[in-house]
Amino acid sequence: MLNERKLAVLRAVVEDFVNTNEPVGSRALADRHPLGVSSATIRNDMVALEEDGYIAQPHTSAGRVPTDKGYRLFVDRLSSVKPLSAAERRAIESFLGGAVDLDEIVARTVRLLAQLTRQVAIVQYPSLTRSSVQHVELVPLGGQRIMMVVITNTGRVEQRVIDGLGAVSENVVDDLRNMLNRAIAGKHLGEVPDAVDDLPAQIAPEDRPVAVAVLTVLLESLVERHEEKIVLAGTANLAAVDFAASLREVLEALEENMVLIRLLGEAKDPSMLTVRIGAENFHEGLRSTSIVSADYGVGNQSLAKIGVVGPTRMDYPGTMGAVRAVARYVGQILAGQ
Amino acid sequence: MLNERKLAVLRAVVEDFVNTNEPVGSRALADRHPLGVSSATIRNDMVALEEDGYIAQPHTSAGRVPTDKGYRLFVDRLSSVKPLSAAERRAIESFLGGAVDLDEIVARTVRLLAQLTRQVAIVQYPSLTRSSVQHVELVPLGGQRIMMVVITNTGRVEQRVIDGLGAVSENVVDDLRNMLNRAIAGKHLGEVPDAVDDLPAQIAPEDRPVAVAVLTVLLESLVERHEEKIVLAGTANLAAVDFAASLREVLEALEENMVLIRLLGEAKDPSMLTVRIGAENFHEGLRSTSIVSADYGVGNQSLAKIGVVGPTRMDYPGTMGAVRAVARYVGQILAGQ
DNA sequence: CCTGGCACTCCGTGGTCCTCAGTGCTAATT
DNA sequence: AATTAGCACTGAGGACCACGGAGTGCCAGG
Repeated sequence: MLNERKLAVLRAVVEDFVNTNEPVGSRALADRHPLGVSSATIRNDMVALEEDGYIAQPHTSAGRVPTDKGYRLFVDRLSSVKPLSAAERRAIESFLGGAVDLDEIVARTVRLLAQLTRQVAIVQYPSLTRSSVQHVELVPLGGQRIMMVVITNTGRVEQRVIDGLGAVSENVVDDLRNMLNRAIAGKHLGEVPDAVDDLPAQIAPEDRPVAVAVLTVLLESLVERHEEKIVLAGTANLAAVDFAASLREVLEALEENMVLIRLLGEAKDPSMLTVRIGAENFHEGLRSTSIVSADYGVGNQSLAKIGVVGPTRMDYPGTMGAVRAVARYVGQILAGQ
Repeated sequence: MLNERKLAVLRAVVEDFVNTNEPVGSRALADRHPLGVSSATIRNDMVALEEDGYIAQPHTSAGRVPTDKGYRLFVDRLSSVKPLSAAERRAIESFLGGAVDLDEIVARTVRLLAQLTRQVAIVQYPSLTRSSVQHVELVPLGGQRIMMVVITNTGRVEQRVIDGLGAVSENVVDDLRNMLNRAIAGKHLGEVPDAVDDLPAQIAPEDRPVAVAVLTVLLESLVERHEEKIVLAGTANLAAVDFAASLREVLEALEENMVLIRLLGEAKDPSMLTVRIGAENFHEGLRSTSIVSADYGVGNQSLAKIGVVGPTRMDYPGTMGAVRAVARYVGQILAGQ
């Protein structure tokens, strides 16, 4: 059905349309691509491509535009990820290298990705669930309050204030701290609930309420919200594009963190690039956008996702190259931290 | 020069233009406002207002539009801050109340403010410089690295990894931790450099390199970057507005954190509402926006700023009311934390 | 199976006309 | 002196129309 030449025509249509943002006609195609056939032949091929749903006409006497299905085929079979230039690689390295803590790594990553792709970049904070406890710190504050700080091996810090305990002595806090660290330091977060299960029993009855309060907050802080923190950059790049859906809808969708997290999370094949095109995104406001995402992590352990949101009419090879490269570099930086 | 009635006309022009987004004519004004004079009289007043630069005509046969100078007069003399409704106050309280840590307080505040004003909200993290050290924690990581966590009384946590020390024994870390906390706990951050000045002298010579490395990182983490963290929300609200400058320029300006921080910082009168209108903002891309900002803090100690960015054509009384109210509530929440 | 040729379609552009909101000015009124 | 009614004038924007051009579908011939 789709012979080589028809595929070449589709590829040419996608590439030209991405460049010019105007429906591309058979004549222009014959001129600008070495297809070796006349415009009439291309027209015939286009009819076939249109019947199969890969391209469409905005109106009768206009050129053709790729459909979501057309982009899908292009991404799957007609293009390859475009590696970054040496200059770009150097830029990444020097830009990410200067970061001093996790917040800054994430902030720099997201800006970098937005600049490289000239689109909207999304970076999710490293997941808590797959990291392990490095250290738990309990700090008696003035009054009857305790501050708890949990430090994970991915550099992430969770903090909580525990209140309404009645008076708490320093000694009790010290004991509790030591006991906690013995019990859970080095453990995966998933193992923490089991690991602390029998701790209250080991504590003098009069101090048990405090211990229980601390443990409750500890478990809460680990279970809740683990992956809901993400950062955006490059929204200004959206203004240059004209969307089928209104710009407002797109911006609104981007502000709903839960939506983005779900979208990033739905990678088919972890540790690979994922591309979701147009209507493949379940969210209304993102019907006319595509999302390119990838996992990043340390070693072969995936910690979270990064991604790029742009118009379906985007430079897929280039965007995919940038996302993949940045994902790798972030992993390296995190490993070195 | 400007009698009562002319001021009333100016107020009416501003209010109508904010509502309708269309140049307002003398006829419409006479109909919809009880000014008690005919449209011809209003026309005469408008000529005077235009000569003085408070209003302008987009083109000859159109109605009038307020200029920046007109809005300025409106804000300074013709309007008063509009308090929030009881329902809105309740909404604020319940919405901010549920936050568990500083990150979440800030995140919720900024979303709240964006929703209340239907514009872009900005919240700056509480400044480090004016807070004091609650506790310093040193955690030996595997290998030769130490993690340092500084907790301030405003709930902010700074963390750094210190590397390349050679082997470090647990004991040394313990001693260092105790010494540090004795020296600086409770001190204002500004006092920290002095307070740690003579610490290395008190340490056994063989451990001195480690101590110096830790102190260096500590001072760095407090001095650098103190106030550069801010959060945005509500950019989707910009899509509804049509700016003189392109939307893209505005979005770009909003992504430059340093610009925003400078703008927020330029309040004339701390602990008061500040309004900067149109060209009063030095930044190119924000020429057609206004910024309403306020300080927030605990007690009468200002910690940072919040603000709202919208078109010059904004509802100043309402926006000012929302900003003021939210600033107060955040202060309360922080105090209670 | 490809190609040149041709009739057809429809978008976008630019010109003209017309309406209408709003103005500035003048003369009359209070 | 201030206000008002009346009126001629202005310019933006919408409706209408004509037309050029890019692009198509189709057919007949190579």
